[in-house]
Amino acid sequence: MLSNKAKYGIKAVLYLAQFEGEPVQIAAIAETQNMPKKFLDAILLELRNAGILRSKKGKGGGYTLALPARKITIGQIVRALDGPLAPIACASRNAFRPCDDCTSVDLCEVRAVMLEVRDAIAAVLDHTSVDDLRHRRHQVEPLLIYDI
Amino acid sequence: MLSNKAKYGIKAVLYLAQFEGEPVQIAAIAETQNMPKKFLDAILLELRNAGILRSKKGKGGGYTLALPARKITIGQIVRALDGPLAPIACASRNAFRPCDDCTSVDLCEVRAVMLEVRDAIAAVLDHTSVDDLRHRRHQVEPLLIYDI
DNA sequence: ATTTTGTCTACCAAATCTATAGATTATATG
DNA sequence: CATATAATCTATAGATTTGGTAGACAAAAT
Repeated sequence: MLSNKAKYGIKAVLYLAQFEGEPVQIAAIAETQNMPKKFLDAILLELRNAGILRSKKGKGGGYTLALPARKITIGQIVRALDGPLAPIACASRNAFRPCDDCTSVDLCEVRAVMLEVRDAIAAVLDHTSVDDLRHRRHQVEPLLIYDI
Repeated sequence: MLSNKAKYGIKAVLYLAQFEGEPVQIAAIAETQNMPKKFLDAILLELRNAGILRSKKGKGGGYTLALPARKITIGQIVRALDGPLAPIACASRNAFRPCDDCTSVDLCEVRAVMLEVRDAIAAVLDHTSVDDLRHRRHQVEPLLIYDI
Protein backbone atom coordinates (compact mmCIF):
# COMPACT_ATOMS: atom_id res chain seq x y z
CA MET A 1 0.00 0.00 0.00
CA LEU A 2 1.20 3.44 -0.93
CA SER A 3 0.56 5.99 1.81
CA ASN A 4 -0.35 9.60 1.14
CA LYS A 5 3.07 10.42 2.49
CA ALA A 6 4.83 8.44 -0.23
CA LYS A 7 2.50 9.76 -2.89
CA TYR A 8 3.24 13.35 -1.84
CA GLY A 9 6.92 12.50 -1.68
CA ILE A 10 7.03 11.18 -5.22
CA LYS A 11 5.11 14.16 -6.55
CA ALA A 12 7.36 16.58 -4.74
CA VAL A 13 10.52 14.97 -6.11
CA LEU A 14 9.00 14.93 -9.57
CA TYR A 15 8.26 18.62 -9.22
CA LEU A 16 11.78 19.39 -8.01
CA ALA A 17 13.19 17.59 -11.02
CA GLN A 18 11.83 20.38 -13.21
CA PHE A 19 14.15 22.94 -11.61
CA GLU A 20 17.61 21.54 -12.23
CA GLY A 21 19.68 22.60 -9.24
CA GLU A 22 17.64 25.67 -8.42
CA PRO A 23 16.27 25.61 -4.84
CA VAL A 24 12.48 25.44 -4.51
CA GLN A 25 10.75 26.33 -1.25
CA ILE A 26 8.45 23.98 0.56
CA ALA A 27 5.62 26.49 0.37
CA ALA A 28 5.90 26.64 -3.41
CA ILE A 29 5.71 22.87 -3.74
CA ALA A 30 2.84 22.60 -1.28
CA GLU A 31 0.78 25.20 -3.12
CA THR A 32 1.34 24.10 -6.68
CA GLN A 33 1.07 20.41 -5.86
CA ASN A 34 -1.90 20.75 -3.55
CA MET A 35 -0.42 19.26 -0.40
CA PRO A 36 -0.57 20.28 3.29
CA LYS A 37 2.55 22.36 3.91
CA LYS A 38 3.37 21.07 7.39
CA PHE A 39 3.03 17.48 6.32
CA LEU A 40 5.26 18.12 3.35
CA ASP A 41 7.83 19.64 5.76
CA ALA A 42 8.28 16.30 7.45
CA ILE A 43 8.28 14.36 4.19
CA LEU A 44 10.98 16.44 2.54
CA LEU A 45 13.07 16.21 5.68
CA GLU A 46 12.91 12.41 5.56
CA LEU A 47 13.91 12.45 1.91
CA ARG A 48 16.81 14.70 2.75
CA ASN A 49 17.94 12.39 5.55
CA ALA A 50 17.71 9.52 3.08
CA GLY A 51 20.14 11.35 0.80
CA ILE A 52 17.61 11.92 -1.97
CA LEU A 53 17.19 15.66 -1.48
CA ARG A 54 19.44 18.49 -0.40
CA SER A 55 18.26 21.52 1.55
CA LYS A 56 19.44 25.07 2.00
CA LYS A 57 18.21 27.39 4.73
CA GLY A 58 17.58 31.12 4.66
CA LYS A 59 16.70 33.50 1.88
CA GLY A 60 17.03 31.94 -1.54
CA GLY A 61 17.02 28.55 0.13
CA GLY A 62 14.81 25.57 -0.48
CA TYR A 63 15.09 22.00 -1.66
CA THR A 64 16.92 20.49 -4.63
CA LEU A 65 17.59 16.97 -5.80
CA ALA A 66 20.73 15.51 -4.26
CA LEU A 67 21.35 13.40 -7.37
CA PRO A 68 20.61 13.56 -11.09
CA ALA A 69 16.99 12.62 -11.75
CA ARG A 70 17.96 9.46 -13.61
CA LYS A 71 19.82 8.23 -10.51
CA ILE A 72 16.79 8.51 -8.24
CA THR A 73 14.34 5.62 -8.47
CA ILE A 74 10.76 5.53 -7.28
CA GLY A 75 11.77 2.53 -5.21
CA GLN A 76 14.22 4.64 -3.21
CA ILE A 77 11.57 7.24 -2.50
CA VAL A 78 8.95 4.71 -1.46
CA ARG A 79 11.38 2.85 0.78
CA ALA A 80 12.50 6.07 2.45
CA LEU A 81 8.93 7.05 3.27
CA ASP A 82 6.95 3.83 3.60
CA GLY A 83 9.63 1.31 4.46
CA PRO A 84 10.29 -2.03 2.76
CA LEU A 85 8.50 -2.86 -0.49
CA ALA A 86 7.65 -6.42 0.52
CA PRO A 87 3.97 -7.04 1.37
CA ILE A 88 5.05 -8.87 4.51
CA ALA A 89 8.22 -8.57 6.60
CA CYS A 90 9.25 -12.20 6.17
CA ALA A 91 9.37 -11.63 2.40
CA SER A 92 11.61 -8.60 2.56
CA ARG A 93 15.11 -8.91 1.13
CA ASN A 94 16.51 -5.81 2.78
CA ALA A 95 14.57 -5.88 6.05
CA PHE A 96 13.72 -9.51 6.68
CA ARG A 97 11.89 -10.37 9.88
CA PRO A 98 10.23 -13.73 10.55
CA CYS A 99 6.53 -13.92 11.43
CA ASP A 100 5.69 -14.59 15.07
CA ASP A 101 3.33 -17.42 14.26
CA CYS A 102 5.47 -19.05 11.60
CA THR A 103 6.97 -22.42 12.50
CA SER A 104 9.24 -22.85 9.49
CA VAL A 105 10.27 -19.80 7.51
CA ASP A 106 11.78 -21.87 4.74
CA LEU A 107 8.68 -23.98 4.15
CA CYS A 108 6.07 -21.23 4.45
CA GLU A 109 4.03 -21.11 1.28
CA VAL A 110 2.71 -17.65 2.01
CA ARG A 111 6.24 -16.38 2.20
CA ALA A 112 7.08 -18.12 -1.07
CA VAL A 113 4.40 -16.24 -3.04
CA MET A 114 5.03 -12.99 -1.26
CA LEU A 115 8.70 -13.20 -2.18
CA GLU A 116 7.59 -13.37 -5.80
CA VAL A 117 5.30 -10.41 -5.26
CA ARG A 118 8.00 -8.36 -3.61
CA ASP A 119 10.35 -9.10 -6.52
CA ALA A 120 7.67 -8.09 -8.99
CA ILE A 121 7.07 -4.81 -7.19
CA ALA A 122 10.79 -4.10 -6.89
CA ALA A 123 11.32 -4.88 -10.56
CA VAL A 124 8.97 -2.03 -11.44
CA LEU A 125 9.91 0.51 -8.80
CA ASP A 126 13.67 0.00 -8.84
CA HIS A 127 13.81 0.31 -12.60
CA THR A 128 11.75 3.43 -12.88
CA SER A 129 13.72 6.61 -12.27
CA VAL A 130 12.34 10.03 -11.63
CA ASP A 131 13.64 10.98 -15.03
CA ASP A 132 11.90 8.02 -16.72
CA LEU A 133 8.64 8.99 -15.14
CA ARG A 134 8.93 12.63 -16.09
CA HIS A 135 9.42 11.89 -19.79
CA ARG A 136 7.04 8.98 -20.01
CA ARG A 137 4.13 8.96 -22.35
CA HIS A 138 1.34 8.38 -19.91
CA GLN A 139 -1.31 7.47 -22.33
CA VAL A 140 -3.78 5.35 -20.44
CA GLU A 141 -4.65 2.18 -22.29
CA PRO A 142 -8.26 1.06 -22.30
CA LEU A 143 -8.93 -0.95 -19.14
CA LEU A 144 -10.45 -3.86 -21.03
CA ILE A 145 -7.16 -4.92 -22.55
CA TYR A 146 -5.78 -5.88 -19.18
CA ASP A 147 -8.87 -7.48 -17.68
CA ILE A 148 -8.34 -11.20 -17.75
CA MET B 1 0.62 -4.80 2.53
CA LEU B 2 -0.63 -8.19 3.51
CA SER B 3 -2.58 -8.08 6.76
CA ASN B 4 -2.49 -10.83 9.35
CA LYS B 5 -6.04 -11.49 8.33
CA ALA B 6 -5.10 -12.32 4.77
CA LYS B 7 -2.08 -14.31 5.87
CA TYR B 8 -4.25 -16.41 8.18
CA GLY B 9 -6.84 -16.74 5.45
CA ILE B 10 -4.35 -18.09 2.92
CA LYS B 11 -2.92 -20.53 5.44
CA ALA B 12 -6.37 -21.74 6.41
CA VAL B 13 -7.39 -22.34 2.80
CA LEU B 14 -4.11 -24.10 2.17
CA TYR B 15 -4.80 -26.33 5.15
CA LEU B 16 -8.34 -27.07 4.02
CA ALA B 17 -7.01 -28.12 0.63
CA GLN B 18 -5.41 -31.12 2.29
CA PHE B 19 -8.80 -32.58 3.21
CA GLU B 20 -10.56 -32.97 -0.10
CA GLY B 21 -14.23 -32.36 0.63
CA GLU B 22 -14.10 -33.45 4.24
CA PRO B 23 -15.29 -30.72 6.66
CA VAL B 24 -12.67 -29.35 9.05
CA GLN B 25 -13.67 -27.41 12.16
CA ILE B 26 -12.44 -23.90 12.89
CA ALA B 27 -10.95 -25.07 16.17
CA ALA B 28 -8.85 -27.67 14.39
CA ILE B 29 -7.48 -25.13 11.95
CA ALA B 30 -6.82 -22.57 14.63
CA GLU B 31 -4.89 -25.04 16.76
CA THR B 32 -2.77 -26.69 14.11
CA GLN B 33 -2.08 -23.44 12.28
CA ASN B 34 -1.42 -21.38 15.36
CA MET B 35 -4.07 -18.71 14.90
CA PRO B 36 -6.53 -17.04 17.30
CA LYS B 37 -9.76 -19.00 16.98
CA LYS B 38 -12.20 -16.13 17.22
CA PHE B 39 -10.31 -14.11 14.66
CA LEU B 40 -10.28 -17.07 12.35
CA ASP B 41 -14.06 -17.34 12.81
CA ALA B 42 -14.55 -14.00 11.14
CA ILE B 43 -11.99 -14.68 8.44
CA LEU B 44 -13.51 -17.97 7.33
CA LEU B 45 -16.93 -16.38 7.30
CA GLU B 46 -15.70 -13.71 4.91
CA LEU B 47 -14.17 -16.34 2.68
CA ARG B 48 -17.44 -18.21 2.70
CA ASN B 49 -19.35 -15.07 1.78
CA ALA B 50 -16.89 -14.56 -1.04
CA GLY B 51 -17.76 -18.00 -2.38
CA ILE B 52 -14.34 -19.48 -1.71
CA LEU B 53 -15.34 -21.71 1.19
CA ARG B 54 -18.44 -23.68 2.09
CA SER B 55 -19.61 -24.26 5.66
CA LYS B 56 -21.72 -26.82 7.44
CA LYS B 57 -23.12 -26.36 10.92
CA GLY B 58 -23.62 -28.88 13.68
CA LYS B 59 -21.96 -32.16 14.48
CA GLY B 60 -19.64 -33.35 11.73
CA GLY B 61 -19.73 -29.84 10.31
CA GLY B 62 -16.92 -27.50 9.50
CA TYR B 63 -15.42 -25.77 6.49
CA THR B 64 -14.52 -27.11 3.05
CA LEU B 65 -13.31 -25.53 -0.17
CA ALA B 66 -16.18 -24.37 -2.35
CA LEU B 67 -14.12 -25.04 -5.50
CA PRO B 68 -11.33 -27.33 -6.59
CA ALA B 69 -7.99 -26.10 -5.24
CA ARG B 70 -6.66 -25.29 -8.71
CA LYS B 71 -9.62 -22.94 -9.27
CA ILE B 72 -8.89 -20.84 -6.20
CA THR B 73 -6.18 -18.23 -6.65
CA ILE B 74 -4.26 -16.42 -3.94
CA GLY B 75 -5.46 -13.24 -5.59
CA GLN B 76 -9.07 -14.14 -4.85
CA ILE B 77 -8.29 -14.79 -1.21
CA VAL B 78 -6.32 -11.60 -0.74
CA ARG B 79 -8.98 -9.51 -2.47
CA ALA B 80 -11.72 -11.05 -0.34
CA LEU B 81 -9.89 -10.22 2.88
CA ASP B 82 -7.77 -7.15 2.18
CA GLY B 83 -9.57 -5.54 -0.72
CA PRO B 84 -8.07 -4.44 -4.05
CA LEU B 85 -4.51 -5.44 -4.94
CA ALA B 86 -3.52 -2.02 -6.25
CA PRO B 87 -1.19 -0.01 -4.00
CA ILE B 88 -3.42 3.02 -4.46
CA ALA B 89 -7.11 3.29 -5.28
CA CYS B 90 -6.59 5.31 -8.46
CA ALA B 91 -4.49 2.43 -9.85
CA SER B 92 -7.09 -0.27 -9.20
CA ARG B 93 -8.66 -1.90 -12.23
CA ASN B 94 -11.57 -3.44 -10.34
CA ALA B 95 -12.15 -0.76 -7.72
CA PHE B 96 -10.95 2.48 -9.27
CA ARG B 97 -11.32 5.66 -7.27
CA PRO B 98 -9.62 8.96 -8.10
CA CYS B 99 -7.39 10.69 -5.53
CA ASP B 100 -8.84 13.76 -3.83
CA ASP B 101 -5.82 15.89 -4.53
CA CYS B 102 -5.26 14.77 -8.10
CA THR B 103 -5.99 17.31 -10.79
CA SER B 104 -5.68 15.06 -13.83
CA VAL B 105 -6.05 11.33 -13.39
CA ASP B 106 -4.84 10.59 -16.90
CA LEU B 107 -1.65 12.57 -16.59
CA CYS B 108 -0.69 11.53 -13.06
CA GLU B 109 2.76 9.96 -13.13
CA VAL B 110 2.31 8.33 -9.76
CA ARG B 111 -0.76 6.58 -11.05
CA ALA B 112 1.14 5.47 -14.14
CA VAL B 113 3.81 3.59 -12.15
CA MET B 114 1.34 2.26 -9.65
CA LEU B 115 -0.72 0.80 -12.47
CA GLU B 116 2.37 -1.11 -13.51
CA VAL B 117 2.89 -2.23 -9.94
CA ARG B 118 -0.69 -3.38 -9.57
CA ASP B 119 -0.39 -5.38 -12.80
CA ALA B 120 2.83 -6.95 -11.59
CA ILE B 121 1.22 -7.96 -8.30
CA ALA B 122 -1.88 -9.30 -9.99
CA ALA B 123 0.24 -11.25 -12.47
CA VAL B 124 1.72 -13.20 -9.58
CA LEU B 125 -1.32 -13.58 -7.34
CA ASP B 126 -3.90 -14.27 -10.02
CA HIS B 127 -1.75 -16.95 -11.59
CA THR B 128 -0.92 -18.78 -8.42
CA SER B 129 -3.61 -21.21 -7.34
CA VAL B 130 -3.95 -22.87 -3.97
CA ASP B 131 -3.04 -26.08 -5.71
CA ASP B 132 0.08 -24.57 -7.28
CA LEU B 133 1.24 -23.35 -3.92
CA ARG B 134 0.61 -26.63 -2.18
CA HIS B 135 2.75 -28.60 -4.60
CA ARG B 136 5.42 -26.02 -5.10
CA ARG B 137 9.04 -26.71 -4.32
CA HIS B 138 9.69 -23.96 -1.85
CA GLN B 139 13.42 -24.13 -1.83
CA VAL B 140 14.62 -20.72 -0.85
CA GLU B 141 17.28 -19.42 -3.17
CA PRO B 142 20.23 -17.57 -1.63
CA LEU B 143 19.27 -13.94 -1.16
CA LEU B 144 22.34 -12.63 -2.93
CA ILE B 145 21.24 -13.82 -6.32
CA TYR B 146 18.38 -11.39 -6.38
CA ASP B 147 20.05 -8.37 -4.86
CA ILE B 148 20.73 -5.92 -7.64
C1' DA C 1 19.65 42.96 13.26
C1' DT C 2 16.17 41.28 10.62
C1' DT C 3 13.98 38.43 7.50
C1' DT C 4 13.60 34.18 5.36
C1' DT C 5 13.40 29.43 5.22
C1' DG C 6 14.32 24.92 6.86
C1' DT C 7 14.43 21.86 11.42
C1' DC C 8 12.91 19.87 15.56
C1' DT C 9 9.76 18.46 19.35
C1' DA C 10 5.35 17.53 20.76
C1' DC C 11 0.94 16.54 20.25
C1' DC C 12 -3.62 14.92 18.46
C1' DA C 13 -7.78 12.93 15.97
C1' DA C 14 -9.41 9.44 13.08
C1' DA C 15 -9.08 5.22 10.96
C1' DT C 16 -7.57 0.54 10.71
C1' DC C 17 -5.96 -3.70 12.54
C1' DT C 18 -6.24 -7.38 15.61
C1' DA C 19 -8.55 -9.35 18.07
C1' DT C 20 -12.23 -11.05 22.31
C1' DA C 21 -16.79 -12.08 24.61
C1' DG C 22 -21.10 -13.79 24.59
C1' DA C 23 -25.43 -14.89 22.72
C1' DT C 24 -27.72 -17.25 18.89
C1' DT C 25 -28.90 -20.41 15.22
C1' DA C 26 -28.66 -24.53 12.51
C1' DT C 27 -27.67 -29.49 12.23
C1' DA C 28 -26.88 -34.25 13.46
C1' DT C 29 -27.70 -37.90 16.47
C1' DG C 30 -29.67 -40.68 20.17
C1' DC D 1 -37.82 -34.32 21.31
C1' DA D 2 -33.51 -33.32 23.77
C1' DT D 3 -28.84 -32.61 23.58
C1' DA D 4 -24.44 -31.69 21.94
C1' DT D 5 -21.89 -29.63 18.41
C1' DA D 6 -20.27 -26.20 15.53
C1' DA D 7 -20.92 -22.19 12.75
C1' DT D 8 -22.83 -17.29 12.96
C1' DC D 9 -23.96 -12.73 14.57
C1' DT D 10 -23.45 -8.53 17.37
C1' DA D 11 -20.89 -5.71 20.05
C1' DT D 12 -16.84 -3.97 21.97
C1' DA D 13 -12.07 -2.67 22.86
C1' DG D 14 -6.99 -2.04 22.87
C1' DA D 15 -2.99 -1.07 19.92
C1' DT D 16 -0.99 0.79 16.03
C1' DT D 17 -0.68 3.57 11.98
C1' DT D 18 -1.94 7.44 9.29
C1' DG D 19 -2.39 12.02 8.42
C1' DG D 20 -1.93 15.69 10.00
C1' DT D 21 -1.13 20.60 13.24
C1' DA D 22 1.25 24.00 16.44
C1' DG D 23 4.93 26.35 17.80
C1' DA D 24 9.61 27.11 19.12
C1' DC D 25 14.30 27.01 17.22
C1' DA D 26 18.43 27.35 14.08
C1' DA D 27 20.91 28.75 10.14
C1' DA D 28 21.78 31.73 6.33
C1' DA D 29 21.50 35.94 3.53
C1' DT D 30 21.24 40.87 3.32
